[in-house]
Amino acid sequence: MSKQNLGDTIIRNAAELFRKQGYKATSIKQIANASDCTTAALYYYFEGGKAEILETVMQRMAPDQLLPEEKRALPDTLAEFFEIRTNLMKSNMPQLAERVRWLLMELANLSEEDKAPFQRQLLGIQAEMQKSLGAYVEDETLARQVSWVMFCSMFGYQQLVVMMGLQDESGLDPDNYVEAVRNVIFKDLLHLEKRVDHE
Amino acid sequence: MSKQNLGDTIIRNAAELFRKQGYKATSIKQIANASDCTTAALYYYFEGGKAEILETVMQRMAPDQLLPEEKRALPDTLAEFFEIRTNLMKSNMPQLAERVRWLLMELANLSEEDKAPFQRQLLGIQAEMQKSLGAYVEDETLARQVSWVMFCSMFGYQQLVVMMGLQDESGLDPDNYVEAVRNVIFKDLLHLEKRVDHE
DNA sequence: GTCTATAAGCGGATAGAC
DNA sequence: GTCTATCCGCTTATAGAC
Repeated sequence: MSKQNLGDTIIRNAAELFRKQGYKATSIKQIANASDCTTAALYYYFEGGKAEILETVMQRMAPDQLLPEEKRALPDTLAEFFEIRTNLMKSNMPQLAERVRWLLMELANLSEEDKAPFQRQLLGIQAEMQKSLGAYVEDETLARQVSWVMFCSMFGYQQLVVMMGLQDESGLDPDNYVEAVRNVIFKDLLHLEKRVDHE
Repeated sequence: MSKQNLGDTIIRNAAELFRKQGYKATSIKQIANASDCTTAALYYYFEGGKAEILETVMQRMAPDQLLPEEKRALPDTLAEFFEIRTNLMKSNMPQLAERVRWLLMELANLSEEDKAPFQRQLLGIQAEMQKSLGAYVEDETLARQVSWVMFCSMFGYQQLVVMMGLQDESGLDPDNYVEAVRNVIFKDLLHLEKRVDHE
């Protein structure tokens, strides 16, 4: 938590600047100023310059640790499951939305190869959701469809409403939206209990 | 359709470059090259330079004419309505997703005042959808919730799946996704017919 | 209207002092 | 390890010729 070494400080500051302004719009001078050093010092820690700084930041911005292990347990009813997962989302909301927005922005400039790990992580989130839903929902196709619509819908809410600033005008705060999702997507499923049939 | 005046050509080319690379990453030299003129010529048409070019492009990128007037008619059943609207979305898909992504990118750098017209347009799209749904769905709250979840979900699909390149890996093409939305969000509503009670 | 030429400055990057 | 000094290239922007 303390100052740590300069290399770490550089990455933390770069991450914030990249997130706020984008990679291209951030100069190494800005990163140096924020880190209380000169641009030359950046090159001591990151020979590859700005590009290597981005690479390092990318690794820390990865969306893989989005869901803490202890939160992946499956409660007895889908209603509880829905509660836990949406609360997790709500509590991470502004920061999560910002990170996701940044990823969406910068991914466009990456090669297919560099994109791949991020894509795999995103697909992993959906897969985990689908698998969890499968513990309650018998119909596999339905579990898949619900998980995707849920995933896209939450992603859309974050970017469209939160990041584009529609929240105030629409009065659609996270609680309202989760309520809408519960009512529209999950209404017929919430009574379902955990299945123990196979496995 | 023809060459028109240079000012128009500049804006069209700038719009394409901004959309592909972002505002900051596009130089006026690139715009000039694409428009077969020099940077000095840009300043003849846009004294304000790059910033004024952006302003002009912004006006043309506005999402207000997204839904042609003739498509706003309400068919007899919600099933038909769903069909027409989702087909419209599918047929516009790659271009629409790109424009929306650009808007999301650049909006972050705008002042609250400059953002306002875009926000109003987006809210208008949702409002129109809610109003249309209201012609079939009696419960006003439900119409509102469905329209928002639908809007966010479609937005999310565009950006998450289409723009972030998850389509191939997930096998979730637009047809699949619309099918999922139909099954998950609209399943209990599709039998509804147009109400003529009030009005 | 559109060009050439050029000013002024910022960006990324490096060499060498300490 | 970190700084000063500096290089080069590119960008925005303008003045003045045609």
